[in-house]
Parts: sequence; C-alpha cells; structure tokens
Amino acid sequence: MSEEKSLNFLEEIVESDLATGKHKAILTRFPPEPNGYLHVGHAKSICLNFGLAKKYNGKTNLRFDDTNPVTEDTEYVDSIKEDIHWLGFEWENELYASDYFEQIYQFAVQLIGKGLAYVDDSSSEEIAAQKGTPTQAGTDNTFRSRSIEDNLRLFEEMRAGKYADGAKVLRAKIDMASPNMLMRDPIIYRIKHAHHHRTGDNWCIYPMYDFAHGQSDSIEKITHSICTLEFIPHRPMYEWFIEQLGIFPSKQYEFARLNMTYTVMSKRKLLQLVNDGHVNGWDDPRMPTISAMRRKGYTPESIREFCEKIGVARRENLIDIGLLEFCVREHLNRIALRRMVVFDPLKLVITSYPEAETEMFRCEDNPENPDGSYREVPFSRELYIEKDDFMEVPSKKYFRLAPGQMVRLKSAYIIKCDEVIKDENGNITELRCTHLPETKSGNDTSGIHVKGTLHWVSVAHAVHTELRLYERLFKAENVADAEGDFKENINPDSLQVIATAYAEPALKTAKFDERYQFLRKGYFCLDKDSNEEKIIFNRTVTLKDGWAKENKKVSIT
RNA sequence: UGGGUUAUGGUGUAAUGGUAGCACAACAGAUUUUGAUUCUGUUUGUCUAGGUUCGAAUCCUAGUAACCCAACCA
Repeated sequence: MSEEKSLNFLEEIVESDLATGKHKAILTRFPPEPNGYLHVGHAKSICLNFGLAKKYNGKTNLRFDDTNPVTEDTEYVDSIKEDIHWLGFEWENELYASDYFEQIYQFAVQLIGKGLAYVDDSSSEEIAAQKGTPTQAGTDNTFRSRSIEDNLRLFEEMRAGKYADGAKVLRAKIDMASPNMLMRDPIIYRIKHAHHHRTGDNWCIYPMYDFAHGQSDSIEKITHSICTLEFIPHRPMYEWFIEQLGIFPSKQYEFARLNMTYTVMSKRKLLQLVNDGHVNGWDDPRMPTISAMRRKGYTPESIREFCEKIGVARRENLIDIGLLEFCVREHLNRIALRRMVVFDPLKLVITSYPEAETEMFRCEDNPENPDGSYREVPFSRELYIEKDDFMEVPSKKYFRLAPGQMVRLKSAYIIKCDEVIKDENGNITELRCTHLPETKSGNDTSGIHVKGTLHWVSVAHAVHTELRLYERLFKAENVADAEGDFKENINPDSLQVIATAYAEPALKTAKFDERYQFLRKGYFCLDKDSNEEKIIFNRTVTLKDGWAKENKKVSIT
C-alpha cells in the first residue's frame, strides 16, 4: 500500500509531454549568472531542475548565463560548481552562454535580414522616454525605419568596435504599442568594451538576457526551461525570438521563488552584506548561501529534504525558517556523534569521590543509531557543569540541581548537592556534592529515579574550545516588508562567541566531515578557522528547547 | 483609467464536480540516563457575494486583495 505522492504542476507537464510523445526524453538546465554565490533559493531551483530530470530519466545542463562581463567572474563560476556538486547533483554538460556568442550574433544578423531588428542611435534616456508607460503606448523613432542594408552595416561596425559604449544598440522590431512593456522593441545587443572572463577581448558587443537565454536553451535543445515568476512577461519574447528564428522550440515554465522568514534572498542584498562588512564573507555561517550553510554544518541531505518539503507552485510564499531547522535537526539527530561540552562552567566537587581517582565511562555515540559505537569519557572528583543547571532557589518544575536535590550526571552517577560555596560578593563559585556509588551508570541497583540528567566535563581532562553561536541575521520576520532599509533590521546579536568552552577529550580529535551533538545544547561542526592551538566549533542549530518554553510560561504566571 | 500572475488553517502544500488531506508550527499527554529523540491525541482553513448542480475549493458571473512589468541587469 504505497501512498502516491501527488505531483507538482511541472511534474504533471513533464508526464504529459512524455505520455503524448511530445518529448522522448527531457533536458533541463540550471542557468546561474556567475556574479554571486548560490543561496538556498538557488538550491530550490537546483533540486527542481536536476530532480525533475533525474525523476524522469532526463538530463540537466549547467549553463552559466555570462552575458554581462562587467559583473561576472570566475571566482563565482568555481563556487557555483562546488555548491552544486556538494548538494549532490551532476550535470550533463558544463556550458556557457558565451560559447554561443558567434551563433547568437548570427541570429541577430538573421533577424536584421528579415527586417525584424534595427540599430538605434538613441541615448538610454531617449529610449526610456519613447518606451511610454504601462498605461501609455510607446512611440516609434526614426531609426526604426532604417534600411536592412544600413542595419547590417551598422551592426557589423558595432561588432568591429567602431562605436563607444552606449552609442548604439540593436533592438528587435516588435511593437512599440504592446501592452507588455517588454515587447516594445527590446534591446537585444549593447556595446560594452569590457573584458569577459571567458572570451577575453573578442567581443565588444554582448547580447541581452532575452536574446541569449532562449537561444541558448534552443541550441542545447532544452525541453523544459524552468525559471521564476518574474520572467512571465518575458515569455512572449522568448517565444517570439524562437519562432522568428525558426529554431528548436524550448518552452519556458515559471515557478515561485523561495522566500524565507528572517532572511534576505537577493544577490544584490547579500553582496551588500558582504561588501559592507555586516558579515565576514559569502560563507559567513549567518548567510543563506550554500557555502555558508555548508560551513555552518548543514548537510546536503537536509537541504534537499527541505526543498522537497516546501513544494513547487506558482504563488508567492514565505517559508518559515523553522522548517529548514527542522530538516537539519531531523538528519543530524540520526548521524551526529553525541559529545559533552560545558559552555558556561560552574565547578562541582564530589566530596565523596577519591581525589586521585579517574574512572572511564563508556558513552554511546548516538542512541538513535545503535551500532554499539561509543567513546570513553573520563570522570573525576572535580567537574564542570553548566551554570544554569543549578538554581539555589529552584522555581516550580525545575528539576535540575538545587541544594539538597539529586540529579544524574549523564552516563555516570546520581549526585546530591550538599553545599553552595560563594565568594565575598555572594556569587556562586562552587558546588559540593556527594555521589551515590550504587547508581553507577549501567549498574544502577539503587532504584532511585531522578528527573534531571546533566552533562558534565572533568576539569582535569577538559579540552578548551571556542564556540560560535549563530542566531538569525535579521530581527524582522518578513525582511522585505519591514520598515526602512533592510540593513536596519540586522540582528546585532546574530553571532555570539564563547571564547572558552570545556569539552570532553574525544573532541580533541574532531574531524571536519563529522557532525556532533553537544548534549542538551545543539548540533555543532568543526569550523575551518580551527588550527593546532585552537579548536573552533560552529553551532549548526540548537536542540529544541522544551524547558525554555516551559520556563517562559512559569515566569509569566 | 494598461498588461500579466496568484488566492485553501499561523506557514507551506494536496484534493483535477463526490469524506478538505499531509508537513512544519502551536497545544495536551505518554516514554526518556539529552526538558532532545520517539509515540498518542487536539485546535485551526477553501478571499467575498451571487449563480449552476443531487453535490462546488474545483464550473459560471461580479467584486476584493497581493505580487510582477517602464536596467544598455539576469
């Protein structure tokens, strides 16, 4: 009894196209512009394009949309390729729109020959003015009626470098009165005497998106060209060019881009965060980029699962970032190695425990994954526990340590708090406790049940580490809708560094490809800034904290 | 007073004229040597107004709201 998962609208289209024989196989493409790093919104598109092809035994090309040399760079090309691979996808061909520059140029010549394109000498302002407004038709200018011969010669001269940037453009001759602003004789070629990261100085004219994207799709025989909603008005143009050129009829389909609470998703804004130093680079773990998520400890599996869960549709959406966190917790819970780390230490002395003794306790690596794997954790007379695991005057429902109260130390003994030591200012500096030897983990013969279990680290064996705790980068749930500039909504407390935390010895040999759960605290991974002297961990995500919620309720009532 | 697109619980997403389902969130409880995980249960929805029909989220009519379009960006 398998539950059929319903298809999204694109899967329906593909199944129909395959069923009717319109296509024998499907070919999709992922078309990033190499002018920034990929973010989780791109991950949605990647999962869609590669996932759709995979599901229906098709293929996907990676094609860089590199038609604007002034903003693009190979640095971005490299990062994009790395991110796609990391997410777990393989492209059929690595291609570039710039590979087709000569072909696209010939397409333009073809259009001119048919009297469907013309060279316009107008300035950018003039062109804008002649374009009209949404409620007012545009007007034809005199260049519109240039002869085919003149247009052919002028366009050739543009290519030859005879004119300065902005002196002339090539425009498609469509309809200056179209209700669709984009159809009012769109510019298809502009002059840019700029060095291109792949074609070097071969060209000084470059095609616009609308005269490169559909053409590239067609050249590659892409069957389903999937893009976001804002390209809907471009579709008539996409189809017009393909029809006039008489080339392979790729079809464009649009879906709603991903928006997420407490974050921004536009490359422009992300670039600004980087350039203005609000974050430390594209892979700062607070960023929504793929590289940042990787550094923060997210797994490809969890991102793919997230993209699966959010679905694909054509309506605007604002996804709760909590769903992303749910997905990564779900995966990390299964694979993360359990370790104990004390963030904010309070010294605890077990007066009943021999001073010179050290016991090794066997602790499971992951209770969810009972493969028997475990590590040894040293226990001794002096330990660290978390400050907030002790309350001198416990509130209702607090079942951690308090004077006269008992708790279990995870994988060790049940202890009882006998005495609270304070300094001259009344600050608690140390706890004196006694342990119950018969409650030893695994051999508990006491029959005693305690409600609280604490993590701990032996003082003498503690490994000093740095912890980087990340919160949401923005304070506003819907950053786009929030008042003022988006930067005014940056959360000033998005990064908290704990310079010295105390970790159990097993973390001395932490590895980059492993994921850890610091018991009762959260999921962590080794940061690339770690070195011989300093071990640094990033918090991927906290554990769900039922006590924090309960505590809030208690303090309100 | 232009064109295009979209409206289903708090957030997403199904139901293709026939029991409004699923996930996250929230809430309540059970289990727990992680206040985690796991398990059980509960609350909350078809933009509005008419119409067609035995029956409408779905079809029709009229509204309303939101988003996109006037870069030599993609």
